[in-house]
Amino acid sequence: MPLLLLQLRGLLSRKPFLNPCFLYSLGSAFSFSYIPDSTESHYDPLLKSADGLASLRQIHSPLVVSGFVSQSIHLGAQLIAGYAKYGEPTSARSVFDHLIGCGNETSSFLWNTMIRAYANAAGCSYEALELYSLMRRAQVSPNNYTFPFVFRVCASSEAGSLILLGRVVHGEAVRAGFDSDLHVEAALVHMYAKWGEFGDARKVFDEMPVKGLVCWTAMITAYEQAEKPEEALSLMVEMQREEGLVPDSVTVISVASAVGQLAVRKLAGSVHAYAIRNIFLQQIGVANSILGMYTRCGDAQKARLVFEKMVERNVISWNSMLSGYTQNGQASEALILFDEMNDSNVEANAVTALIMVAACAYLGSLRLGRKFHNFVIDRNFTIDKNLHNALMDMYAKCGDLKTACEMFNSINPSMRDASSWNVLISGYGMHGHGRETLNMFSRMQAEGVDPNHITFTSVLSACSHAGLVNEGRQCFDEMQKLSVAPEAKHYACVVDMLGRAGKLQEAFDLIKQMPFPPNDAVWGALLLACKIHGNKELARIAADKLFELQPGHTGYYVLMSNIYAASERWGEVGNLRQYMKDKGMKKPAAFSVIEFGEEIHGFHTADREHPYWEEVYREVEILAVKLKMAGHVPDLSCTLHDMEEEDKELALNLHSEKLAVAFGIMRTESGMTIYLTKNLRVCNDCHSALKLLSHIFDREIVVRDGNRFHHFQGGVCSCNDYW
DNA sequence: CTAGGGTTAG
Repeated sequence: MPLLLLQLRGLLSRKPFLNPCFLYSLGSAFSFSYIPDSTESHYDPLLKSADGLASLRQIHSPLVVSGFVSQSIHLGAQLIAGYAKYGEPTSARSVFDHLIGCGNETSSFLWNTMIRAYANAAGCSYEALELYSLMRRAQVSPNNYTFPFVFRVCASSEAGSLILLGRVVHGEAVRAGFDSDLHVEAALVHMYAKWGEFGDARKVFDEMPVKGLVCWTAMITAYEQAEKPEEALSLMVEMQREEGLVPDSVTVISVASAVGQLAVRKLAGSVHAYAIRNIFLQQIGVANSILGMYTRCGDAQKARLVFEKMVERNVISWNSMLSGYTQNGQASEALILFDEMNDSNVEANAVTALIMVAACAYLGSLRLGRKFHNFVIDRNFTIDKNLHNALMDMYAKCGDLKTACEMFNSINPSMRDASSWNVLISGYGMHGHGRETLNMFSRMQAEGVDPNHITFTSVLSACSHAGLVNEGRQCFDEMQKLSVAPEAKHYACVVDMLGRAGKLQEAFDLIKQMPFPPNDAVWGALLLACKIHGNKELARIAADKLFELQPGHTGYYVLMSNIYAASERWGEVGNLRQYMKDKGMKKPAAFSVIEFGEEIHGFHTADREHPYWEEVYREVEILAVKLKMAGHVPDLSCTLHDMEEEDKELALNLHSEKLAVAFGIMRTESGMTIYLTKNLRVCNDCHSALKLLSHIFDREIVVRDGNRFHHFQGGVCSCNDYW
């Protein structure tokens, strides 16, 4: 027994934390010489502890030199698996070929190992399948180990549809008598389900006399992946009725995902409880999926609770939480959390950047958006198509259409797909540039890019903002010609467009003709139009539907009560307000954000928390006087009705956008453009006040409200009072 | 001595 190996083994047994590979390389470095031992057991621990390609190669070479690799298929198999693990399938194959050439060609075990190596390595599906057919040609019988590998390759999506081949191999498995093996069957279920062949998957599944947990989970996951969450969950219930079958952590992950798709909070709670009871939540994967389930159920608070309790967090945990906040309208929470992430031991990646860029787009903060753009550049993240589009979208949504266009132009024309066009098309639309939108829309088609459902939503909404009714109608017809099926959101845009233009009856007729039940967006558009044009009869119809569809949505109640107020139906107004009070509904708080230089300031309605609120209130008074002198008549209908006239005027002056603009006028140099973002739509009074202010102070004021952009300049607004 | 089910960020 060579001395070095003795030492190695001794060290290994006593100090398992010392990596024998390290010692081994030490040995080669100091040119210790030894005669290779002829038992496998000396190499076995070395191979087992190899922790990288380099150490694997170091062990491999003496094995070759000694000719030992030819003698042991066991060690050879370890080398094959090792090389495959470190992304070297070619090296794995040469070991395999060598062993086969040394008289091991009939060993199923070796063939299996090599097929598995290919199946595990990325992009080697073809090689795996080729090897399987070579195996058969060499008259080596595939066994219960072979088939699962092959089916897994057939299930992988990288190599086109391999389902046909999978069926053939399925037949071979049946003929070889391995079709009732638990592992083979699970792999079959998985393969068929991956390709959407639920009939075949179910057939294999249903015909299994004994189904293990793995098979059930495979089937449940299949439904979940095919976005059939109800089927997934009912299958899980069915499974639990079987003796001794209990969901494990893998099952829980799939079930959590299915519940997330359904977005049912109650179910989310029970999955969470189950995971806690079984101590699955300590596993990062389970915790991440529970977290994601909550954010998809719209419960960012619960998600945060899970996040806080996690023993370990990876970049997916952070990104899920960040995106959860953004998706649930709490983008500012995402910004705060991002700072915490920077202080943590987890590095942000390009996906993090994308989420943060989307958060800035949501907030409408150009300054922060630029900050994240620089972040992307500083970190050298690759800007793929998605990130590029997200950045463009952010610039468009933050009012910087120029940069958005530059980014669009920087894309190689042949690389522009529907989503690149969509960003600009919706960008123009939000700014009320109807003609430019239509222009881009035809350019897109001229360049051979097919518009999709998002394109049409953007174009229709642009037509609505710009009052281009005929063009909008045409576009709606066109989409059906191009066989893009109109969805509720498209109808909502058209109803909005017709309604704003005063064609209420046409809008209502369109709703009645819809091939599926109208949703809240459609009725909401009609209700808004009714408010603009003072039609309380149609409004009542729309409102009744809305109260039924979205009983908790405060905005519709407010809108309806405003409509009643406008026609002085105070009794009805009182009823609605009482109802809202009883149900504990509150009007969503208006909020405006203004940005200049390095500063960002937010104001609520009648804000007294802002550090300079007293100065701002004084400035607002001054502005009110100037406005009156310029002929502004306060539109008292924009306030609650049960106030004294004087209080109404005061209340109007304290609208969040007026506070923000007053602050902007106070704090920025004359002539500087004022940028602000508001979460709700601008009211009539603020709209006309802002127009006048832009004239009085000769300043451009850019406002992004809950619906679109308004550019106030020289006393007029880019929306032509049409919003 | 090899094996079956894995979501979650975009």
